Amino acid sequence: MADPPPPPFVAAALDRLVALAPLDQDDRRILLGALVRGRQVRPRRDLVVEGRPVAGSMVLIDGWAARVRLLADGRRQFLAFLLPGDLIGVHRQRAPVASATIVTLTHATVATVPHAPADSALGHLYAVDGALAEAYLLAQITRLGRLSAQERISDLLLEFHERLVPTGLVRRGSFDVPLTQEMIADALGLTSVHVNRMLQQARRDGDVLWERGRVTLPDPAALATKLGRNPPRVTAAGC
Amino acid sequence: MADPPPPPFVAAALDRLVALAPLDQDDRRILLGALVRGRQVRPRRDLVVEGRPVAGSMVLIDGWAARVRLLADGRRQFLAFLLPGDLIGVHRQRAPVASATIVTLTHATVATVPHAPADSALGHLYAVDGALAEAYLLAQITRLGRLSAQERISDLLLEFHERLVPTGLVRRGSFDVPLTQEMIADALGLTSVHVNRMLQQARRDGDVLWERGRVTLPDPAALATKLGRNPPRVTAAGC
DNA sequence: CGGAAATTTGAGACGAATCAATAGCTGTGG
DNA sequence: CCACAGCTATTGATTCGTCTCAAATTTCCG
Repeated sequence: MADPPPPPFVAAALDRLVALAPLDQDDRRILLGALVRGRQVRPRRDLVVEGRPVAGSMVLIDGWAARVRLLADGRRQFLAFLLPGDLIGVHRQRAPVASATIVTLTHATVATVPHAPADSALGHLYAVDGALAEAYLLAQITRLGRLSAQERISDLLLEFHERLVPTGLVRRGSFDVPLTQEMIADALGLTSVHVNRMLQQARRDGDVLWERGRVTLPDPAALATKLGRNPPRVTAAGC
Repeated sequence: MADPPPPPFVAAALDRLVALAPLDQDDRRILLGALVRGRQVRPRRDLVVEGRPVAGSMVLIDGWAARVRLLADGRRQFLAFLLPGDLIGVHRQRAPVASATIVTLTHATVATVPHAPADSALGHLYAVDGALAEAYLLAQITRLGRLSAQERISDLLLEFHERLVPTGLVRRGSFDVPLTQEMIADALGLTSVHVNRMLQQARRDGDVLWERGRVTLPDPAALATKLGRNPPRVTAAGC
């Protein structure tokens, strides 16, 4: 009667996706069929290159990636981080050209996802993912424009927490963050030296623990209140 | 044979829109029919409110608006500026909720635009507008994260120039910018005092002239080269 | 013309960058 | 299993860019 349980390595991505929009059995089967055909990608590989035509849509199943922009003089800006279950290269316009490079930050698994008409359930899921991704871009702008270094770091970690919860990768406020302090710096418009100092202060304040790639937020809700942060909502229904 | 020329006050918006994607006579007529039904809006009026359901899609025909986010303690961040011909409130997901407030900065004219299927020419135009808007969000992130105050200002003015050219509102490097220095500051993560000082320096450097609401870039191409700036492209075809 | 808003100027304080050096960690090959 | 190379994290001293506060001036608008 019921479908067999999905292989464990796709669970995080699948859980995140189905939380975005309701899917019937057929759609879930289509999605799962795509997910189990993932391919491995090494760290630091470009999944999409700025200025080049976008081949098709993908989903990040495992590992982290980032949208990044490089300036002529070597400065680097991470525009957004991609976590398991995030979609890559979904576009509506014809002959789409990538507006930013997407690079894997860790060993990653990605799979191609099928094109879906806008009025289908899967199409709606893509739309919600796109709207959420945009909402996080807006959050990133606010972080960079109007938050202090201290606030930027806490806010970003809260975002990771918030986005990882639907994947099931958070255990009592703890989750893996496979980023160096330099990557955090390049996302937050800071230097790695300053990120290091601010992280130490956050630890002293009891807001954040970060040991060997694993972050713990002892009280995410309290931290969110302290920052005045509230999660983005993009539809009147769930999510 | 040919259609009558559009009323002059819609020309800027119409020109910008038709430059985004090819439209046949019927589509142009539909678009024009929407544009001539514009309504006037006073400055500082909310067109869309963050967290509230989005009614329908609109186009900004005349005047400027901005996507803005307000922090609990009064800090303000402009996320993006909306110029004549820019679309407002186009969403793909069902029951969309606004991810940011949109407020008029000047006296403005807006019109409702019809919903269009994703595979229609008008739908493609909406898609290209959406992709371009996202590309400008990415540009904003890079500005805030990795450019100096000086560079941010020049880069933003270059963006205005670039976006206004298709509207025909630029005459020999000159165009109206109905923004106060404080608004520029709230967009660029600076204070109005510092914006003032940096603008004076840009004037001394001969890069920018700004008098009584009108900006002149004596040599936009040279300034773009100096900053290493290149305009976003979102489709393999035009634009 | 008058009042409010916007711009301009100055002095000083503060946050974050820079430069530089050390220590820790990770993986690799001998 | 150890030694080494190359990142990554940490610390300190100093500089620089931008903010803050405050006041004067100019511009805009009714």
